[in-house]
Amino acid sequence: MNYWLLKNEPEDYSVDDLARDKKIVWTGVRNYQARNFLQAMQLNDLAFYYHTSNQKAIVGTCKIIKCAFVDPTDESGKFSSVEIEFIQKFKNPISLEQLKKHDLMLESYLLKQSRLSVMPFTEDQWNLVSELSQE
DNA sequence: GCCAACGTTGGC
DNA sequence: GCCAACGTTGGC
Repeated sequence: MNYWLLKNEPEDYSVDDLARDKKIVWTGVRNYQARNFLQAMQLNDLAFYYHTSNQKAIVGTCKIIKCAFVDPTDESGKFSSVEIEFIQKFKNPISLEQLKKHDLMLESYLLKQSRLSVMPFTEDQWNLVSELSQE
């Protein structure tokens, strides 16, 4: 079991859109580091859903229901997609500001490499955020 | 709107 | 293969 975080702009496709659609093919990643992470995802891995832009918060969870395949929107065939399924939307999103208060998160890709749109989470980081979401 | 941090591209 | 110039992303 691996843990991940997927970023998107809520104006583009929000966690509410995912809750409505239930499933979506995650397309449009055009960064090799992010692609490599997509390719490392395994069936039933869990991922947080993060909103950039105005909100900047972890807003819910989803899971990987189809492993990496060629991104159907990529004509070059170099990049990958996975398919994800909605699990839950947090009642209380965990803001970036809130995450920064935790040393564990200061070491995360989310804070260290803010431009990355697909990134792994350690189990400790996953558990911390999960706990915060229940407060 | 600005800027830091990366990525990418193209000239050499 | 290096690096300058440019483009993109995301936080502030």
